[in-house]
Amino acid sequence: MKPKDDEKLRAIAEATFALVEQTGLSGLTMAAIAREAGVATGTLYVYFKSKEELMVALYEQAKTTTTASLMQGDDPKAPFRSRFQRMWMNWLDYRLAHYAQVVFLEQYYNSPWFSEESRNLSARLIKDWVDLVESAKAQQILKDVPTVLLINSFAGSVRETANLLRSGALSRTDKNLAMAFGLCWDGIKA
Amino acid sequence: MKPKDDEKLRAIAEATFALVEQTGLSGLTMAAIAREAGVATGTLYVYFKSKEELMVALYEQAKTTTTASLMQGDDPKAPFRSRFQRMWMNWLDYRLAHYAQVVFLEQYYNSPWFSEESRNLSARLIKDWVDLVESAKAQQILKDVPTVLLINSFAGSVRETANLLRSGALSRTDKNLAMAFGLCWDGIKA
Amino acid sequence: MKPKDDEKLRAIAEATFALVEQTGLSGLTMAAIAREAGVATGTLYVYFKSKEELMVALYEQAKTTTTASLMQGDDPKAPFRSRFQRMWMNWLDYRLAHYAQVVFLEQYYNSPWFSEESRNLSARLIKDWVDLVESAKAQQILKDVPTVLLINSFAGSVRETANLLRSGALSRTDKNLAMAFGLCWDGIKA
Amino acid sequence: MKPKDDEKLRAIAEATFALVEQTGLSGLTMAAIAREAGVATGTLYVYFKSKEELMVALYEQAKTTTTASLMQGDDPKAPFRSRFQRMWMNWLDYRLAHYAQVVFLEQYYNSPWFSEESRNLSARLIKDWVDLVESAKAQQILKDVPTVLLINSFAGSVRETANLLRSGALSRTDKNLAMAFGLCWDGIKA
DNA sequence: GATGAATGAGTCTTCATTCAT
DNA sequence: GATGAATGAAGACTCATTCAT
Repeated sequence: MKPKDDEKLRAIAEATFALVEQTGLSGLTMAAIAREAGVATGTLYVYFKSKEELMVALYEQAKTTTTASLMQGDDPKAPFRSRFQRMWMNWLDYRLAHYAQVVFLEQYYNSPWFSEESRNLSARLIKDWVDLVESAKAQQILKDVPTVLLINSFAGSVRETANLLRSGALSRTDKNLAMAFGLCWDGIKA
Repeated sequence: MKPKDDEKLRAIAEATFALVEQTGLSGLTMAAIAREAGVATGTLYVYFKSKEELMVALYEQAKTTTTASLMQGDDPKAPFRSRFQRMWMNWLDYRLAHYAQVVFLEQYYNSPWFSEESRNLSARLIKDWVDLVESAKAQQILKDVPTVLLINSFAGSVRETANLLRSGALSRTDKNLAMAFGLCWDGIKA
Repeated sequence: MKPKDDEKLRAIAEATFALVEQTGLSGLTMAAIAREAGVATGTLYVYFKSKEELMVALYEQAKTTTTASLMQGDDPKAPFRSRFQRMWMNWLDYRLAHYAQVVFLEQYYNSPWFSEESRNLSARLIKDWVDLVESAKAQQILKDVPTVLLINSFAGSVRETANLLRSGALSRTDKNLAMAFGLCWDGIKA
Repeated sequence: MKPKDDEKLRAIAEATFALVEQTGLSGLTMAAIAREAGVATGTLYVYFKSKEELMVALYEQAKTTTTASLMQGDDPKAPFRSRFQRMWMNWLDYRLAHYAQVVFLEQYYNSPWFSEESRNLSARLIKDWVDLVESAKAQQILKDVPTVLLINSFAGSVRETANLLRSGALSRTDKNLAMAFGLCWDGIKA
């Protein structure tokens, strides 16, 4: 008996992300995914019951790993500014290294596959992050404004910076990164 | 494009934006656009040679009007902070009032239709805005960092705030809006 | 504007019946129907929303015309035996002339498409026929046994005779037909 | 066919008959047969080289046992009417007890798998039965009409009666059965 | 110009069959 | 022999586009 092949699963995921990066969800076909992953179309259906299930599963995977990257290596004893900068960098790096996943996620939000369930997952995943921001707010490190404002400001900053670096409009130098984080931090710090 | 009937043209554009808001570019079909616009499929081809041409035309329209909204009512003699706040509000309001167009634009960036040409249009349209930001920078009103950083920070702030208001995570009060702009301004001001 | 084409509808129906006669419902594909009918596959979906709807519509058509043939030309004033023989002949002729429809119907009864609704149609259509049989029974022309028994005996006789004629096991002579009807009539007459 | 495991072979046959009873040959898939039989798809190919071979083998099995049931317990010394009634009952009981096989057979006749070979088998199997009918005819017990007419009349009667009992349109009482056979016998007896 | 039926290439999905384990 | 993952051709259905009216 031949067991399901983890390697194949990874190939399918990677193929999908790569294709979405190239032309978005619009043109994404099962045939193209299979070709890119080096398997037969039928094989996709061994691993996923339908295109929808494939999309949802990849969303969950991408969302989970992306979010997980955020707090990686966080040192609770370090000063807040350093911690936030570290996370800002974490996220930036992850976005750049896994740009395909990022594009996938952003396209997914306005797609026929996005559902309430998808929204819930998102909320669950950033729980720790929210707690941290609120604790910083309580200690008057961050401005006393609604938490969502702080979080989205932070996320937006990473997003925009990543886009600039990717498009080449901004070169990746320590100075530029520091500046970019500075804009963010000066905005949210108390 | 033969502007035989302006009303029909508008109906087509509106129908397309509305549909994209609902389920993204993925499921968008000419048949659905025609139905939503109240015309026959064949009629679409009277106004646009192909789906691609329709998409590109709508992109240009949405991009142009969206950008135009930014500097509306700008008073060159007012203090910079007020001017920027005014523009920030302009843009926010436009995003909320024409959310469908916004979704269309964001989906368009990673679609099979996005091209170099599209990118150029974008650059051309924000020329005035870039000039204004650079002039503010020269007068040491804004930080001395690459212009793109300032612009994207500003744009990102509007974007994230609009999303929060739309999702209901943040209620639209003067105070909240002031706070949101505050995060942005504190980040970019010198 | 091009209106839906009745001729095309007929071609689709005929093509379907012809194919089912050849190889049964098993191998029946939309592509084959389209090819046989001389239209594009897509055209089938202009006339029928799905394969299921096509099947159901053809069932209703075949069932209706088949049943209608039974009492055609019936003369209520003629003696019962003549009337029944006439109908027996009617039905036999119809079965032979429209054999493809007959095969379709018989296959349809044990297919994924047969439903309660289908069963109801059947009952509705033979109402007059049931009445006639019961009236003959009341006048002691036919045996005093459950009506369904008389009806099925009659139907079975037509069915089996038609099969014999078609297969060539029995040649179509007046004498043979008279004999065949005789077996039926001797069985059901009082 | 390698009769490695008789139990498995029976499970496959039974599974197939059961599935065909439910939705006919149309939806019948090897995967479904395997699932219903409790084996892996690959296993089916250990016992049958292809789907076609499976179908043909099951046809032969069903046809053989069905026909065999007819003359079971026939007493050549009993009066003809009793003998025929006994066989009529035999067949009726078999049809009801093995309805799935009956459906299979009837669907098979108009399927892509029915062949000349299949037809020959049929003829060979009912040889004895034909002889009996002809001997009865010679002794002027049955009408002097073509044998096929007598045989089909008999078979049709069983068929129709079984359908009525199965559908519940006729309840299974001794009286009803006697009536049903009566219709048949009165038709064919000399 | 406006319509919507017609087209057939292309989409998702299934399925008989094979093959590595 | 038994398994079920893997295959890719084929099936139902869709859709951008054309064309007769």
